[in-house]
Amino acid sequence: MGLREVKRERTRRLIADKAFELFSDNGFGRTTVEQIAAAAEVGPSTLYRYFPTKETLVLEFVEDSLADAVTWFREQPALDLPDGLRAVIEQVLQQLESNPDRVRAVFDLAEQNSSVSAHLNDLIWRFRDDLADALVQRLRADEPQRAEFIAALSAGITMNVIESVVRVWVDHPGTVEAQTLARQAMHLLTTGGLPLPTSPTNPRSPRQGATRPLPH
Amino acid sequence: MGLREVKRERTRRLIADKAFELFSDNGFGRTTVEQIAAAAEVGPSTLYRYFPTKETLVLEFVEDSLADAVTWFREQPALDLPDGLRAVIEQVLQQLESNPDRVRAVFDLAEQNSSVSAHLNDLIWRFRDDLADALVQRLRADEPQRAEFIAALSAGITMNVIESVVRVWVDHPGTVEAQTLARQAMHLLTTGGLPLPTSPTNPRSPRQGATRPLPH
DNA sequence: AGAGAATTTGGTAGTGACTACCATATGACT
DNA sequence: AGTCATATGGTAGTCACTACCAAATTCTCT
Repeated sequence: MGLREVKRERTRRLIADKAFELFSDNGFGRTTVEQIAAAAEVGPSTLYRYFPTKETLVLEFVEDSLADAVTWFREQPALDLPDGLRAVIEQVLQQLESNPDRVRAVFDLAEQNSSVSAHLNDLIWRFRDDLADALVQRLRADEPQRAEFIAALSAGITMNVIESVVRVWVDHPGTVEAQTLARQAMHLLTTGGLPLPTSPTNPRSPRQGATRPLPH
Repeated sequence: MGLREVKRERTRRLIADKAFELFSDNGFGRTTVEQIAAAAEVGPSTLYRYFPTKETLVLEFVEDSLADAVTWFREQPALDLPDGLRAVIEQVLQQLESNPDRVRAVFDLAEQNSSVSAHLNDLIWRFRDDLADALVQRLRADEPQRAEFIAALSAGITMNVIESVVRVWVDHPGTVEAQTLARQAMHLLTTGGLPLPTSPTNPRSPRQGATRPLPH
């Protein structure tokens, strides 16, 4: 790796760090790109070359965590699907837990600014799309449309577990382990412990009513 | 309802319709707000009073469809949860099917423009949040954190069914019924027909491997 | 080491979304 | 008709982001 790439990585990180600093101090909306560029001692053009939008400054870390897990999943054709999906969840959570301050900062910013929130949610959906794509290639392809449908649902549920776990995890700092929550979620999923929409043509599937106690 | 409100509704609809026209003809990015305002024969200030951002011009219809369903759900405390969630899905799909052209246009625009896509996905998550909030009030509250978690997962799965169904439905126009797809999805969910992430502490739950055929 | 190629950088001049503000016009009510 | 509340249109400005160019920096090859 030449000096060129080293410097590139350095300035990229410098810009992102300064951006987080300013966002935390003054809020996302009250920080201009010029201020960030000035703080990082680069020109605005340079900043835009690294980060195409102001939001990517905030979200790159989360995006990478998600993308890495999908990439890893694609490289594990031997693993069966349920274990693979569990591993994806664990990997993403592990990545996020490795930098809890930044994750919390991201969610704070998303709560304050609707554009950040929008791009964060967009990014999570793209993760779902990527994971679904990886899943399709692992499903029997004799009914492609059905396979796509199943892949979308399975990937969506996986995404949901991650999102719900992370939400609780950032809302209750220190009191819960993300991995523990994830395991609880998977247990609920596989044991029918969740109230799910039921098809009327499927007369007697296990159902919970409003008056039933929460499953243990 | 006085003349004032009639006019308000009329201009609001006029602006949104002209916007869709221009977006379809020239694309989202190549249409300026001033052009839309001019086409609707109002000043830009007026347009911004009705639609705070350019994206809301596109997404209001979908947003309303989702919000209406949640509102309806809140008003049905007698219905048990699985039936209620199914009804929510059916209502949203029915709303969207009532205006297929617009739905398709929305998804086209979302595919072309990343900001539209971001706001669309954001809106879907807000639906999940609202539905989860409604669900929490229907779950036993002696363990609030657990109830919130379960509500988030259930609402998330409901959201997923809707999203996956709509995706297939817009991608294969005319060949599938949205309601049929939804029923298939619910059947898959309640019969364990989907590959789901499994918890390792839950040793023998039904699982599908990569080599297992797709469930029927 | 040094010349030349490739790439990175910073600056300039825009466009267009969006805000704050004010003066005018229009429907509502007595 | 007159007064009040609200809706409208216009002006001026901020800021994210783009296109483009000239200068600086790093890489490559001899």
